[in-house]
Amino acid sequence: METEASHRVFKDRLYGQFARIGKALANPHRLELLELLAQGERTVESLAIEIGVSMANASQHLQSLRDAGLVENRKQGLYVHYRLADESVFILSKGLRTVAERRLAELERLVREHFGDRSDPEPVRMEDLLARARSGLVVILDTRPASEYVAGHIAGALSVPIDDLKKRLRRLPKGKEYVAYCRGPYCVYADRAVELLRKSGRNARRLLDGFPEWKAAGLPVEIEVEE
Amino acid sequence: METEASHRVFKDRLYGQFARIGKALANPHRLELLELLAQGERTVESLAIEIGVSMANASQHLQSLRDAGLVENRKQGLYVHYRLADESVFILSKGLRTVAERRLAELERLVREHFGDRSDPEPVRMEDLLARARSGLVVILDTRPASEYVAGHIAGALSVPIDDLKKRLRRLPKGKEYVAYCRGPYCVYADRAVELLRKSGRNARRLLDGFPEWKAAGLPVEIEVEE
DNA sequence: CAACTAATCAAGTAATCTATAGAATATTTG
DNA sequence: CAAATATTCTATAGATTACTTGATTAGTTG
Repeated sequence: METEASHRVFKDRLYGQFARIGKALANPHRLELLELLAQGERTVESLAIEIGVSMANASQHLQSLRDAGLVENRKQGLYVHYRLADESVFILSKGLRTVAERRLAELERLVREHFGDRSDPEPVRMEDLLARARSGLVVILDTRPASEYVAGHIAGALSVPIDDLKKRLRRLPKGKEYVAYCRGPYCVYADRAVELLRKSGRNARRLLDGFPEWKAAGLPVEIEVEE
Repeated sequence: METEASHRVFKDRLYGQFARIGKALANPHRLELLELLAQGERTVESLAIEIGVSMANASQHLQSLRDAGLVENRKQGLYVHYRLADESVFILSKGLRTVAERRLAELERLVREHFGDRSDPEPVRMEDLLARARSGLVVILDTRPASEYVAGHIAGALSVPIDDLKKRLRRLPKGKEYVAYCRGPYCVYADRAVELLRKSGRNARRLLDGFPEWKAAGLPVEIEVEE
């Protein structure tokens, strides 16, 4: 017969294991790392620069994510490339964002202050974009850095990193309908692209979600093939 | 024009907000509280006793969950009742468990050691139970404490708290097929019930998931109506 | 093989988190 | 209104986490 005490020991161990995952999510830098890694694998150095911490610090955070099983890495030459360990890790971080959006009034205020009114033009939903893309009416622009496009992008999308958009604007035909996307709902690249495109008299909207959400939804993606 | 620095400030604030949720998930007791609250609302005292911590400590953890927006409370007389704030909170904690199951070898080992081989008899899946329940062939037993049954249970289930099962066994007809469920996959009540039922010569299996998963899947539930 | 570089390690300090104990508060009950 | 009770508050000590700095490791390149 199992005692009450031994049952408590089991539960403590059980929730101790679950808490390993929770602890990994308990730091803003680690959450930002997970979001960047959802775009595809990256090196420690590039992650450290992007999130604005020292390399030693980024390395430590990545290791604690690895200890919790959330990411994996591989060494290639001098560089160590990290990636999300599993699709479920993206689902988890998306779940965390969903709760934050629903429950934290301060988050909503923060986003409103930073982005202003994002409902004009109305963002496009993934299903709508899929339908329009099939009819060939719409040009899809991937505004993320080229390396992220290479690692995976919405099928049929053009790579137009936001910093290149200005000089490539002239070559984008008018009269078309544009939809820009980037890393996710809190990424600013697509908003900037839409602004530039509309100022130049083009019809443009942003995709509400980013590439990771598109991919997780099982919608068509492409990966750049190495020659 | 937005500066790089101000963009960093925004991102730091943004991920700071997300991390509020992450921090709330970073403690084993808090995760256990969330799982108990997924069964329905409960008082501080009953939660403290169940998870084996002092009332002051339980109160503090519940308050930090509330500060993160994960739970809400209401005061009734001397008692403060806490409940999950939103369906999305259960989805999040389920996502966390899924990642732990997939990624932590130690968790699998722990569960195997404690439960032994759980595949004989094979647990029933929710869809299967739904189909069998409709055909009226199966008796569904809710083995959780009565208070949790009252707060919500699988439609048509009988309340047979695990501690009462022994003395109620005689009144359960033989020749029927029984399916027992409880709080979730790591809850032991249903396993114990299945063991008792089978020892007495009855045909019994456990439901793989618990009540919260059933409810979250949108399957039919009932709530005890107060007279 | 020497110089260089990406990444990690190790140690120290500051900050944060956790549990405890005892006091304080709010509400009910006799 | 006094006693009892559920909960919260406050202060504190100990544990854990986070970031920095400088050294070390592993791999590349000339």
